Amino acid sequence: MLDIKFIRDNKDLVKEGIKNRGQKINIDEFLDLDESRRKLLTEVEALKNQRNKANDEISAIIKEKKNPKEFIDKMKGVSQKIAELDKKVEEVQQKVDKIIYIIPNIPDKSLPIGGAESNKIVKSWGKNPTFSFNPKNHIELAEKLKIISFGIGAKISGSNFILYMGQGARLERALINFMLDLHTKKHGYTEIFPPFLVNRRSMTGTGQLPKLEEDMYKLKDEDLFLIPTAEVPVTNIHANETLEEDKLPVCYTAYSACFRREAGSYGKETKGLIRVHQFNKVELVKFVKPETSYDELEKLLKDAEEVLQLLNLPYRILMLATGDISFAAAKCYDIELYAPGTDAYLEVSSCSCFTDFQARRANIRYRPKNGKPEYVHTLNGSGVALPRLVVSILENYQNADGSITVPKALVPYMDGLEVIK
RNA sequence: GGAGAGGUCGCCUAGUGGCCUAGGGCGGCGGUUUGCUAAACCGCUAUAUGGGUAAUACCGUAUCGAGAGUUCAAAUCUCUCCCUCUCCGCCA
Repeated sequence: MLDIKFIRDNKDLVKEGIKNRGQKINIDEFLDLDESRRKLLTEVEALKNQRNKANDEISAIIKEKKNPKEFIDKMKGVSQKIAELDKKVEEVQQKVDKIIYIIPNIPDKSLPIGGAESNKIVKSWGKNPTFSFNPKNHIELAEKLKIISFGIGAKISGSNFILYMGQGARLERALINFMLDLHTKKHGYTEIFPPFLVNRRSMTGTGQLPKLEEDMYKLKDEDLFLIPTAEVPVTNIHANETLEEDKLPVCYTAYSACFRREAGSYGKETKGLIRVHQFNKVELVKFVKPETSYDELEKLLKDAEEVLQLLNLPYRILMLATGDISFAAAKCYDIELYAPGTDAYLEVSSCSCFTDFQARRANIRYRPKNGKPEYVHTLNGSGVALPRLVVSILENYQNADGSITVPKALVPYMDGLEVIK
């Protein structure tokens, strides 16, 4: 969330940010609420001061073994008034909170203004493959090779659940290990294996709640949610902590399964591996000093890109426009892999800088040398998401006979297997 | 799941209704002393928030795991919840 004082002092900037996102939130009304909150606070705090002083006097009277009845009777009324005002403050505070938790982050100045159509392609890498035959899509390829079953997934769980088997399951495991090794050994991230169920507080800390509750799987008997991304547990590792300055940046990479209800998104895009309820992902998360956050975003993007470069898959990078970035992000790059069988670019990674937006919610700070604690900046990005990566591998590395050449970098992770057939 | 013990300032700990404005120790920071180090001594030591200021200063308020209650007054009493530890049960 944004700092309420910042909103007060930068009203126009906040309004502009919301407008550029194509959203509508009445900031003036919000600030009026805030003003009445502060007025009430001043009032009730003056009364509390009076009460505290009276307490000292009552203590003194008791010590002198006199009867403080007169004072006590007087304070009864004051305490009652305090209780009433406290209640009012609480009510206003709740209204303020309700709004401040849904005010989005302010998009960085570098972003193109507009909706998804304004996203800017900032880089293309690799060459789209050419085939001497008609390339098949991943569904056809996977079913024929019996490495992924869409039908069995649907039978045991429901539509848009998938099951990997044989070399498909092996490929999935190989990719996870390959990516984790790259990020830990070469890029210096610390590996995390987080819980896949988290509490409401954690979901709120990273910004999924309260806005997106209907997109989450939620347990019926306990206030726990299945994580939609490892970002949630991993970012919350340091919730309510003050980190030492010389420990920054803190960089974590985590494998997790991710669970998304994807309510309301049906149709063409949901076929096959493109949009599923449960998928695997290797995530990158950073906690950094504020002045370094945009440089760190570029580095994080490079770390994710290297996965695709080592696998030799063609991709492009989009800088998302103000209307297309997520609620908590100030800046975001999407990496899209080309899939020749589907003939589409598929998003496999979103690398975002959240500035202090998540840190303020989750209360993650650091102590600058000789200074007061400040909020860190948080970043994260997929490094990368598996299903669409698999789509791209199958479709880019397919042969005329329907077999799949294993990308060189993966061969050691596949026990030396060079072709899936 | 059951029984017990706990959760107080960065860490350890004192505190069973008003002398708590949370005391002491450790650590940390600054100073005195000193050829240098150490020791000793002195001082400081959190966070949030409201007011105030050019900015400091300053003045309030809140915070003893979280929330609710009792009371003029709660770290302290009552209730609910969370977490940690020990033991028992169950179990991959």
